Amino acid sequence: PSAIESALYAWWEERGLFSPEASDRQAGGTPYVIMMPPPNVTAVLHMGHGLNNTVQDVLVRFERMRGRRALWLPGTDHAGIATQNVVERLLAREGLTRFDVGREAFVERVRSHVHETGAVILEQLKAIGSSADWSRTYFTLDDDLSRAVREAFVTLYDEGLVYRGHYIINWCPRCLTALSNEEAEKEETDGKIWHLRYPLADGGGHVVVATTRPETMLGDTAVAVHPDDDRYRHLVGRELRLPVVDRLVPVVADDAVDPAFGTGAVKVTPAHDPADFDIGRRHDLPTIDVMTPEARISLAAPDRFQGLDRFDARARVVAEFAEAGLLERVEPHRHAVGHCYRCGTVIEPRLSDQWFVRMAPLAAPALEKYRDGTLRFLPERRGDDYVQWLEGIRDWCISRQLWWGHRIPVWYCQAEGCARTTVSRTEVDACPACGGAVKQDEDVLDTWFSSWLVPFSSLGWPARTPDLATFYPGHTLVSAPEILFFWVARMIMSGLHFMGDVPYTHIYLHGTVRDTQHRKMSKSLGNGIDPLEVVERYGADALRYSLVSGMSVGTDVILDPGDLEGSFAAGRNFANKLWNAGRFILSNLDGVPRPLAGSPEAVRADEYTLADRWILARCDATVREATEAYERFRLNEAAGVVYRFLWSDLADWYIEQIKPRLFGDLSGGDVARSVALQTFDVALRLLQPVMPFVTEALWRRVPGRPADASISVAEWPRQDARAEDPVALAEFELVQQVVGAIRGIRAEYGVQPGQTVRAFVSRNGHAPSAAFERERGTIVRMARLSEFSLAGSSEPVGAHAVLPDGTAVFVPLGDAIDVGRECGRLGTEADRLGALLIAQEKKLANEQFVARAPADVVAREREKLGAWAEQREVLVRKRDLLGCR
RNA sequence: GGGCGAAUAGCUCAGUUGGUUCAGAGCGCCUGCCUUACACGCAGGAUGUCGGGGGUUCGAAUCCCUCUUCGCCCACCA
Repeated sequence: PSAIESALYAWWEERGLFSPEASDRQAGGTPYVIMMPPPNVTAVLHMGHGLNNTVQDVLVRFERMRGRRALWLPGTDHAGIATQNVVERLLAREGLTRFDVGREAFVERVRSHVHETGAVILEQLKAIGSSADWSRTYFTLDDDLSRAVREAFVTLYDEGLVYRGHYIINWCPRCLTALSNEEAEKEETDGKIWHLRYPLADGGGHVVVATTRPETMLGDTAVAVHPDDDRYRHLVGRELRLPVVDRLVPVVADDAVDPAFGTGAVKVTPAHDPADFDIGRRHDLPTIDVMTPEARISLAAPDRFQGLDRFDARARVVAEFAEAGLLERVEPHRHAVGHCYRCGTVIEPRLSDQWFVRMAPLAAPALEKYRDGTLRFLPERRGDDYVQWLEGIRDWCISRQLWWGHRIPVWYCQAEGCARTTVSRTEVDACPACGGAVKQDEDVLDTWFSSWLVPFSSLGWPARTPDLATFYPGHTLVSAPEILFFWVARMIMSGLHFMGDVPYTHIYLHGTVRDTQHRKMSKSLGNGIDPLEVVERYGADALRYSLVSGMSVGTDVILDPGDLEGSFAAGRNFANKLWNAGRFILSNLDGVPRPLAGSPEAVRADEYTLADRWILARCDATVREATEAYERFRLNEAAGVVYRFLWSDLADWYIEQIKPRLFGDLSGGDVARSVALQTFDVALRLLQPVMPFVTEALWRRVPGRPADASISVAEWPRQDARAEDPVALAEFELVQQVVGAIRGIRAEYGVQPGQTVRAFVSRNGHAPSAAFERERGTIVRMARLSEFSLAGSSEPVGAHAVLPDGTAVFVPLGDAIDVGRECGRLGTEADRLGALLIAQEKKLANEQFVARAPADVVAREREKLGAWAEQREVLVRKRDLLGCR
């Protein structure tokens, strides 16, 4: 593979085969568009990319051959937090932070880093054969896409759907930025719940509150109870003296409190908990922010706590409660804790000013498009996730306290007394109200705020470009399920809002690549497989085939990092088989073969042997089955269907069948060449989407092919109703069965491969099938016979077999036969059939069955009974002949 | 806590609306073969309570219930 793959890829690119125009054979028919999930600029290819892009490539190559204008649009994502973290780590090696180098210099630094590494992953995608239209590659921070981001932001602002608010958001104390709800990954964690006593200010007892984060009590400004809770009704309105901080806080009554949980009394920390924040607002409570952005204790807390890390502060608060005798008890408590999706740090809910998108109005039409059947999920059950998320959607926090990204297009007037905020598509130099100096918002937008626009921003929006008119909306979105909410669902919302239509109708969510212990492959676990190493060793085709054949719609792909060869043997072996079958057929061609139709010298129907008719019929069935499988996204099935045709039918039987015709003095060699080449050509084309390299290399070697022809844009094989030939299928199957039976006997009795045997077939009351005579040569050759007779035999000593249609097969083995053993073998077989017969008779005697089962099923069952009876009869007679007792 | 999915050969998985000899494929394993396309191959072979239990049906790997185990998504009960 390494000798041909990169050269072929270069040739495809050179020829511009991946542009939609190259495949347009339908003169302006509906284009087929897939948006590639843009990899992060700093990413290097892993198996997840391999799977994702293989699936997309298979689909786009399939549609390309079908003659649709096929566009697979690639790009890269600036990946705000991820990329900034990478460069910050590089700076850290020099002992610097981003604050040391300053915003402008830092952004420049990121930009040049990205410039160096940005294209690496795209080059790697080429190595696995990805046929994206690289001439259209975008980057989310390009000028065009930045314009789209501003357009979207300002439009939503004008519509009242973007607003600035003072709320509790998810804060990552390591990345020092706000995160959206989706970016805070909930993880079940074994923690503790502390029961703390808060004494009443006027003495006379205490209230016990339960908390999982004791350190936040430093910022408590109330204790809340349910208004109907009799245990606490008398305390509402009274004051408690907060231990440790020695502050008076009121007891308030609020419906949000669940009397059944914990003690029924909740400490209220409006600055550090979203629920508490709401309670605080309802009761006009002060907010005391006791933490710095780094999640250390702030100056708002007592001196001895200031500067302590939150978890150290937790221990100290608990210790002080214990010392004062106010720690009632500690219990283990399992609960979900948010973690930063980029660095894994525990999220701290934090009160701050952020920008939000109001999501409910955007979610409604997106839900409608699912309910009315416009959107189709594969697997279907993923639609449930989509609905559940949209129904419970909360506003999207889109501002990030980062430097790498699209700066928020909002300017604040700095002039005394002028509080004007300007939201603008273009740069603002002076306050439009007072002419005073302005300052742009320091924050950047969530990376996903640019990603959710790419189905149209990558095509030129907001400009009305020809590309936008042609390629929006697209058709399929192929994605990992992890980014269903981050990206896929949001694109649907933005598409509906800004373009008035969904960006795609089919959402294919593939599985995850895992190791044999079902752990997700990851760098940190060290259980990854490098796709490029696989390409280098076994070829991109082997990688692709192995991935595709090992998955069905939406299921995970399990690979063994400890057994690279085993994991990819299926693909490697098949690519090799294909190559060798191709070499055989092509090297035996003897010029351009006769056509099968459409010309005076075309092969006539009466020139076909049974085997020819059989392989043509099998080929036709394969076209039908493979096409249907691709259409239904059942890629493993499509690959499997062609695999079996090529290997089991074409290579194992047909190629073996035609050898005498090609080499010997048997006639019909020209027909065999034509049929072999034709069916092989069809198989190559059916396989091109999955194995583009080896199929291209072979296809181009066919004599008479124009020098610039490529299988990538060759016509998809058409099903030909005339090739349907159930008779040939059934008859050749008998040939296969008789060969199989004789081979079985040979193996059973240890007949040496070089030694020929004689074989006789006969049938009770009927003549043996004419197929045996038609393919006599095939049977003689493939079963290695010295004699093949349709007249039966009177010789008693030999091995017997019986075919499903009742044909008896007899192989006299002379002295080699062990009569006792053969009797045993026949007896076992007869007994097996006998048992089947009894069960079958019982079944047919069952009036319920005969009455209720469909007539065709009953008829079929009756036929089976007859066939088995005949088979058994033959065996019993053979036993008699052998003198078995 | 709410929702969803999976369990089939030693491993990874097919089995498409219940009905052909339906219990399968690939890898691995066993036996014999370097048969002039391919040993990454050829021929033959072994291996299963279709997770357990119950039910529906003339008939269940397939539909229903339940249990067990595993996985995924969602969740401001402190």
